[in-house]
Amino acid sequence: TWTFSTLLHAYSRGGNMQRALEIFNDMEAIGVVPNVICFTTMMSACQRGGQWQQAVLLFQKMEAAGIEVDVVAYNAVISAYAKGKKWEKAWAAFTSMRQAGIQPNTVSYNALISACERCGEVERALEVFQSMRREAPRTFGYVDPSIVTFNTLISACGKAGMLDQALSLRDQMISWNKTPDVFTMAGLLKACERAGKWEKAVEIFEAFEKQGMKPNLVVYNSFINALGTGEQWEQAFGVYRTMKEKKDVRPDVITYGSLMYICDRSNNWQLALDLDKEMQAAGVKPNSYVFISLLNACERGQQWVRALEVYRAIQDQPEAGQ
RNA sequence: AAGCCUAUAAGGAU
Repeated sequence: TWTFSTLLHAYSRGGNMQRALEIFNDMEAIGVVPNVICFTTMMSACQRGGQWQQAVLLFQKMEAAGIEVDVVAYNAVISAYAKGKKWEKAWAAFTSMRQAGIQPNTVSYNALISACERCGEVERALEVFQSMRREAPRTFGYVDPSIVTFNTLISACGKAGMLDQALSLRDQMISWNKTPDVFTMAGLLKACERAGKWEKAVEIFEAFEKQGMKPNLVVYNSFINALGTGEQWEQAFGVYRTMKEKKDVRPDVITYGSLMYICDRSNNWQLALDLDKEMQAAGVKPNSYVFISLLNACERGQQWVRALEVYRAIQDQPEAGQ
């Protein structure tokens, strides 16, 4: 059983859900009975493969098989519902965990907060956080908010454009001795973007760097988006240039998608075509986000011939036609 | 600890 769960975990981490499923099925054929750990590992593999419903089915199968379901397994099913944006289901799973006499831990709360976050239910997420804080003193650290708790809440506020609330959570986080990280950064930048405060994004980004923290790819991309939404076209491209100079970050297809969208909105088809060349030179494969903004930029600039050329290039790039 | 939790882009449809 130990051998199988280790194998499953390896394939799960490698993103090979198919292979993990085969192994899981082989177990039963060989007569090895999967335990809770094998089941939760398999659930995790399904989630990585975007198959959250499969993960839920596995959980139900496990219960039906009379296997003792533990906290980690419950956490995995809450997380599966979070991935599927089913916060009510996640909530129900959290409740039934208690009814089964299992004490939720920090990860259980985080998974539930994440479900609310994905559904845009900020108030609900904050409510869950309140109960977490109420329960924390009685549980000897078992449900203490973690850095993930704060980051998830900040992200929820960010999506809703609740900048002040997001900043207040960052301060609370620091008072709990959690150091803001790149996830925190991305959430705060999103909050600035949604609140229409690009200046604040600049301020936060600079303060972050001044404290010796290294922005990663997602942080740079979020920063570009905050500037783009604020119509700070030049600055956004300035960030892109900075990225190219860094050794540890490389613009990706999301970076180019965001920048291409900026070209479109700023009515700059020439820049869009230049950017397209740069992207090719950088070896980044365009996707439909990039192509659509590029086509829109050509359309806006009434560059019909160029648009047709781009269109032909798409035909040669079949995997981008999602 | 063999398993669980967090962040980034466009148009269309819903």
